[in-house]
Amino acid sequence: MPARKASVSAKDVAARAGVSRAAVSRTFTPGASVSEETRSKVIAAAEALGYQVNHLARGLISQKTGIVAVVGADLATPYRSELLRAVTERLQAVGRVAILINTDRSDRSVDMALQQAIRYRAEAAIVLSGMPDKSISDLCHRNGLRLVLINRDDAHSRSIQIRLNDADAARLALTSFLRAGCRTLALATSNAGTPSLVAREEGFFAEAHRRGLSVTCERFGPTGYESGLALGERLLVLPERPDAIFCTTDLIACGVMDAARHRFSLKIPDDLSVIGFDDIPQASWDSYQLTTFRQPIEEIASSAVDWLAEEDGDGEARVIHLTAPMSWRKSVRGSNGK
Amino acid sequence: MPARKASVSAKDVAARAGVSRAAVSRTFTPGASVSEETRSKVIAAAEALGYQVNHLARGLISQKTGIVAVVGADLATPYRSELLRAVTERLQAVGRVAILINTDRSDRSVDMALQQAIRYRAEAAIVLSGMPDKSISDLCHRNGLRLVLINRDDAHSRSIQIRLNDADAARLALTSFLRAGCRTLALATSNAGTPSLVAREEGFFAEAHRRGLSVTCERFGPTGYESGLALGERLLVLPERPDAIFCTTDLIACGVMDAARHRFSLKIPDDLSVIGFDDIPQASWDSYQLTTFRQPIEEIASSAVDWLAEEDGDGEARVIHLTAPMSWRKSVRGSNGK
DNA sequence: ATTTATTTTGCACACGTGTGCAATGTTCTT
DNA sequence: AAGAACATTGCACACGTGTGCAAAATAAAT
Repeated sequence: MPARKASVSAKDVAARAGVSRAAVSRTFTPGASVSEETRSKVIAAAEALGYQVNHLARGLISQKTGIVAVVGADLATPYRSELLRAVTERLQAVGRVAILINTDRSDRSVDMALQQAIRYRAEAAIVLSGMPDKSISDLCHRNGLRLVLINRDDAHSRSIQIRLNDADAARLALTSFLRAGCRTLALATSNAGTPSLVAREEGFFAEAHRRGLSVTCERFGPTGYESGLALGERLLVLPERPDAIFCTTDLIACGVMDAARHRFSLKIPDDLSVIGFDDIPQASWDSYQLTTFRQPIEEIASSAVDWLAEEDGDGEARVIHLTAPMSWRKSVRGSNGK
Repeated sequence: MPARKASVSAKDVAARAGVSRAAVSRTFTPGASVSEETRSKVIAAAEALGYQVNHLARGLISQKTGIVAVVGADLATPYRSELLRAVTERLQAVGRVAILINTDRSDRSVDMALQQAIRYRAEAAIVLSGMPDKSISDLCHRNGLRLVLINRDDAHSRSIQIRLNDADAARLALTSFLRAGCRTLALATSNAGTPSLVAREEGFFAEAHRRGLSVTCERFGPTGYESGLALGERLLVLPERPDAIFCTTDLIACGVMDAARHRFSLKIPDDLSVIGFDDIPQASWDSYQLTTFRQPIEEIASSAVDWLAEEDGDGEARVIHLTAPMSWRKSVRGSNGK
């Protein structure tokens, strides 16, 4: 028994169709020269045999693998999973395929992920979280792997970054609180130290400082609902109980709201105003109706994918700025859905 | 200028280390015979050049690509995204890499996804939703692509399926309602017609029929929170208002609960008991405290990945049954967290 | 009916890797 | 010290594909 072949190749199709293997290759290569007759013979044979072009071999020879790596942590989180969906959908739309690499929060694991991307000769890597080390960034450059950094600090060569106006949004959050008549401001965030979280935090503080206001700030745990609960319990027990809390993330905001309602019997927005960030699906649920800033998910995805689809090589470092518009709901006093 | 090479190859490393290319290959192939001396020379050269083994070429020659395709729709949904995370994490742990293929709900798009998986010579495809056509299933078989079907109807050759005891769980939901003293039972589901949803529905009806009880059933829209809202509004307006609603999904349950509370001013569980399915993160949030059935996500993932990692070829059709244990919280009358 | 222009086709090479085979170098046994 | 057992190394082939090049076939022009 002649060692069952794993899959059917162009040679098999060529043999069955009675043509050369090159003819098969040309049939499946857009823009190649094949007569209508042989093409149909080839297609018939391919159909009968169940032939599918081997993209690995194709990528090997043409240097275009069609593979794009998507790298990130906490991919099961509402915002992240939406972003992941948007990115992969768009990648598929331009004929690419996404390989998904989970990381934990450490930068080291991002480095490992990028090395994996290089091994599969990905054309680009879209980094959703974590910051690759400079040496790894160079490694990517040397191996022709282009980088798309979303909400990261600073970029290196042959990569773009996509940034949000986090600080501006935070400023707007503060002024919205003031306009609603809030007096005792607080800020709740995780201690993940992500660039976007830090930017929001700093923006809020900067605006407060500019107006000579003080803000009590509480930091706790990872970025998630449970941390929000804990943050709420810490903030709402203070002698000067805040009447406005800016949460750097919607998940945290949901936790804070639940703590306020179910553990302090406070009414939102009457007793407490809350503003979040991301506009995750839960923010619009009846139980929350959270005023927040909408992540421009589709714009982020299309910016990333368009760049790596069009720019065919000599793309120099670039920064794309996007804005997160405010989404008014009912968690801020006075403004009933604006 | 000599057409800048895209990436560094084993030949480059060999030249720099002063050894043959085969030595380089052996250095990076576990279990191959290389002297400690040449190994260190090779590693040094590889380090200096930033060499990474080309897994595409390796896969081409060894027929082991290390690629596994994950195929599914609604991947941004809480349950699905958790499952996706668990699966990809485990795949990485056994040295595989996941390519992610988004589909819409149509079976046709699943077929397209599987063809894509074949083109990249994936070793296996894990199908989270949708049912591949028989002809495509054969195509996969012929091309050596093994199939893992999660919560699907029936399997073909060289594939396993992973199933849940959906019907049993639904039965248990009904008896739990009765034990809590509920009298007017209802069922809320989407009209997606997914096998798991149908199984839960049928299980609930079967048990009701066995006991001579009647159940009012409402079906609406896609599987999601908004549908839950609509379903709640339809059910709670009935002359014989239900005092117990089994929702085939937690997202639907959240919608139903919000409709009950905010649009009918009902108290849960005093006026209405609710049971869901999936145990998504939101189910344990303070605002919901939803009694539900926990998807054995880690078990599903490990079953799938272990199978395709160990079984090295002649795996015959197999079915794995897993159970979704009940997770008692506070959305059912009487049983305060059990 | 030639000549010329154009399209189609097959051959052969290249991509980057793993590995059998034979040759060479090294260690062990008696 | 000599032979045997063994580890190491390089050569060369294979994997499945795209494509330049020249030959062949076809169409167009005169």
